[in-house]
Amino acid sequence: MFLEQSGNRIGFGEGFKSMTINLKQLSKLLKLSPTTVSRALADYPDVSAKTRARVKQMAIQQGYQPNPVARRLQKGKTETIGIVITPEQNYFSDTFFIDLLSGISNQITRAGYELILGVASDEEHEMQSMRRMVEGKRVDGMILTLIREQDPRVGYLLDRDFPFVLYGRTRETRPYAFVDMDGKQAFEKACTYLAGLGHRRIALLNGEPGFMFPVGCREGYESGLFLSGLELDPDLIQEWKHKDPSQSSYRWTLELFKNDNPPTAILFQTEAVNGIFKGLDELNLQPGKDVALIGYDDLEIARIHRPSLSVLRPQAREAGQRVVNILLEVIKGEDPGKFQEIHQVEMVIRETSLPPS
Amino acid sequence: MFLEQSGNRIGFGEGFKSMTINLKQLSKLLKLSPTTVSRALADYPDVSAKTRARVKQMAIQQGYQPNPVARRLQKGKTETIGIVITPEQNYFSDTFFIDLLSGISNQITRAGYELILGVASDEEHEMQSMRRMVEGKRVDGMILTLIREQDPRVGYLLDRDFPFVLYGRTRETRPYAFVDMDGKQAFEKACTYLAGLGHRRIALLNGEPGFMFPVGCREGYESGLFLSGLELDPDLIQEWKHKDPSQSSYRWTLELFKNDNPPTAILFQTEAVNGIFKGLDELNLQPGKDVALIGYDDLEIARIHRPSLSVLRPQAREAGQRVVNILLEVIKGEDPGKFQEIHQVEMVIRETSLPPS
DNA sequence: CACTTTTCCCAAAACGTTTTGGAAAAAGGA
DNA sequence: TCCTTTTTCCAAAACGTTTTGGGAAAAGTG
Repeated sequence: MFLEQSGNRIGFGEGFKSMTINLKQLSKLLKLSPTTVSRALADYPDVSAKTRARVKQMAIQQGYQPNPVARRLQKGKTETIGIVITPEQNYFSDTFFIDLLSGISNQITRAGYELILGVASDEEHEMQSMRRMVEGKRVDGMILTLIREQDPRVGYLLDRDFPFVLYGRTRETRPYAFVDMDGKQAFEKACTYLAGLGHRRIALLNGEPGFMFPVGCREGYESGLFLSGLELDPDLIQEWKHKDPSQSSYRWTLELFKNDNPPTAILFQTEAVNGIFKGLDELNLQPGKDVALIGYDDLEIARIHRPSLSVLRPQAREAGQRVVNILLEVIKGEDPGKFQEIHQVEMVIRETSLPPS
Repeated sequence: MFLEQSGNRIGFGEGFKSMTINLKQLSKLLKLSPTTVSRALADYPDVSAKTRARVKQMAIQQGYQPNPVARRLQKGKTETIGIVITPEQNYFSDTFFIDLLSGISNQITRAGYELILGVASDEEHEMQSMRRMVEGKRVDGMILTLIREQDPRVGYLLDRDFPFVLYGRTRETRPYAFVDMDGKQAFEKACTYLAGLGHRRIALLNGEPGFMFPVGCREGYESGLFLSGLELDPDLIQEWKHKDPSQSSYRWTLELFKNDNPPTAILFQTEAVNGIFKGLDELNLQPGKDVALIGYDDLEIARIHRPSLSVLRPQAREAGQRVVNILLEVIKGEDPGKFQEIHQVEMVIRETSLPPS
């Protein structure tokens, strides 16, 4: 019995295919035309309730599912949206990004769409991967993340009126759709909070220049200082590199406390926290006690560290869902300029945000 | 001028589509039949060198790219392969997984295929996402990662003869294709290395039970002890949880050194290193100096920590590429049983693997 | 009953490729 | 020159849907 089966093995790619049922076969079973069956399943009003029920039941019983490829061809849509990630930039290892991706993926599935993923090693391959998707007619729309101040991808997509949504913002005068976190408001809030506790020397370790997000963070930081009547000291501001956040933050932390008037608090992206912890440890400074810390992003390390890290927590999952919903609207033909959302960021106070000692 | 453009905006989804050229249009331009153009581009021998050249030139000039959806329908293939990830299990934040994904993605692109991604929150949704891909005829093959000892996904796919490749292994008697890292050999190597340095008490912090990978690690550990003439002490072995590797490893580390005869070395998965560092720090033990450490996976933390962490380094990128190449063969109809690869794991000696003090 | 409207269904076309099965033209062989 | 072979091309079918444009039967309407 099993021996006979093994004869099939050779061409089992075809073997599997035969397990599946067709619209034509299903309509034959029902003694109806393919048209009617298709329309019944799509809940068209011009098929009687009785046959509709009969069709649906048979479809379930036979496990019929319309072939998505055929549907896509007929509909002229790929029912697919694309995203390209760049692991080199270390962005990807953030749990926040996984949350974003999770929200994106679930919402896409709910819409019956597919998410195709490109992995690019650098800016050039990132563009290349996107062009393959767009010009190769492989997607109906693109999701962009990790946006730069001058981002060639945005111009490229705008030039050819191709649907897309940014997670983030860029410097571009033409209208486009985006969902962004309010980094400015977040850092302003953190800064005024610390100032309210009595901190007078607050340092900022910002993200890599060239990207858009750190711009808002800095604005919020400066605005927070101003609102609290504190002066800006350039010595207290530094940027780290995507490639190696911990290393650069470590060195900067050591540098920072050579200052005659060292800070009593640091704002930063949680991604860079390991370097800061290491630096403080080497200086015999206790996080939270000797130096207050607030990070942006609620990574695992923030929760498990003792003392646990106060953070600014963006709702990445929700943002991912919004990005998809907006993109689907834009694909439908809605004006992208209508969709520009800036989401509030919550502040979670834990153990590293005490008053100065 | 811009106002006029805004009139187009409404239906710009269609607007984009018209920018692209068709096989029929291209053949009209060339005064040839679609058949000939198609065959010329596919390098069939029954079209003259001259017209082939002419066709190809025109195709490039006009930026013609065959519509993948139409091709897929005709060919009866989706030219797509699927993967489902489960961020909850924390697996995803490993840079090693990004490397794997990077190798997978690049090789898939090279083959002209697409990678579609599902994100599932738990085991149930993982299965659901896979079934959607398989039964919905959305993919030609599946890639499975994070394999459990008893893995329902494998049985499911085997039952319906659907092409798939595992990154990892499972307990299953029927033949199937996989690429796995030789965790046994790796841990054996690390263990004998430490024993060779003079360590007599070597602890193992293993991955979560239920998954397949820790099984090999433990085998290698035991084998390494045996080869070095050391005895197995159950008190020196523990497992951590995927959900919270750092927390569980932290507690275990504290526990470990309450032992009358505490270990002088620890083997573990690098993912869990933060907890170990924290535990050792609390016990005033210096990593590398008081306790030798070797982790599995070369994460960023391993390189930047001072002292830097000795690790076992799997070549995830290469493995990803192999997984794809094998899957493509299996999709073609090759016998999956032919493709069972176990890759060697390299040991990188850094600063945390000194002789006992 | 005759006419109009509504309900319910379907044949054919279309989406953009690739493959099948020739057929015409050119080249080769006697 | 006539027949055979090779070269070069193409019309039509096929992939599995959805949409278009009716058409027949049933139900209202007077």
